[in-house]
Amino acid sequence: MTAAYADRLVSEGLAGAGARKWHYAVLAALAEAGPGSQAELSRRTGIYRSDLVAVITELADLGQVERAPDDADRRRNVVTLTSAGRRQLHRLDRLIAGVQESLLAPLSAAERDDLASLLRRLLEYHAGPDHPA
Amino acid sequence: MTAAYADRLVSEGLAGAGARKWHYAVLAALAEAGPGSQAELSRRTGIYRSDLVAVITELADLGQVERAPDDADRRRNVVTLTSAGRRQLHRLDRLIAGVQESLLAPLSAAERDDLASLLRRLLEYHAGPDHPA
DNA sequence: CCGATTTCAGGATCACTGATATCT
DNA sequence: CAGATATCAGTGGTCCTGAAATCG
Repeated sequence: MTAAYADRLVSEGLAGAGARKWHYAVLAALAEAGPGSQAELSRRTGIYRSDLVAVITELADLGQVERAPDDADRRRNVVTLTSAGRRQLHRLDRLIAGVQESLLAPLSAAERDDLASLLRRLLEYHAGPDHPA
Repeated sequence: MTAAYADRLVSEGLAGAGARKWHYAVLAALAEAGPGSQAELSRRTGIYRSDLVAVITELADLGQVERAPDDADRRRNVVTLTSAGRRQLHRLDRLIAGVQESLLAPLSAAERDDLASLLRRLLEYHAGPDHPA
């Protein structure tokens, strides 16, 4: 229930900036790990390849990313962050930080660290190679 | 991301028992707080009144709840848990407990308590009367 | 031939809006 | 009349499957 509430807060915030969760995820993944193919972005972000197509198309229409064929492997498209995409990402980063602050308001700094640490451990445990399901 | 993973585990588990999240939520709410109108169930579970109609219809078709008009307030339907519903709830409870165990596997008992406590505090803070949004 | 990539066409669940008819 | 309730219709985002076409 807490997660659902957090998700709603984030979605509302992003909607105010004309974006959605996946838009933010893609922009952030590109900024963190550099340009990549769509299959790679799918793995980084958890977005299904099927849905990623539409997301990239939307971001490209907004001028926030560029999609170009990869000369080295002609099956691939290389998706690159544009300067407009970088600006949008900075906007969304500030926005998300505000949402996070209001979500975590009742917790102290130490408690926030504890929470993040616990959640991170769960994620790493289940993302590990020994845990297919 | 942790929440999304947990959600998927739960959904897969419930699907194996022929149920969905909302089915479980409604059965659990009825068991905890007794029979109620659909509007009341909507408030308890967070399900939209619109969607609740279909969920109740499905549970009624499965014989797990009964929907009867309320004589005291003829706008309302009173939804009641049947014995079949109670049995199904017990099945799902055990199933969810198993899922929870595998999700929280890397955490000690004390850490699980910490996590639950932190999440509960966030929820209570935001569910409070001073927090409309 | 096998495997990876992109794309499209869909299904199922979920989140939410709006309208309507009924009743208090 | 205002307000609550149950219902229906419909939109859109998310999660996921399957299949086609292209390329390594």
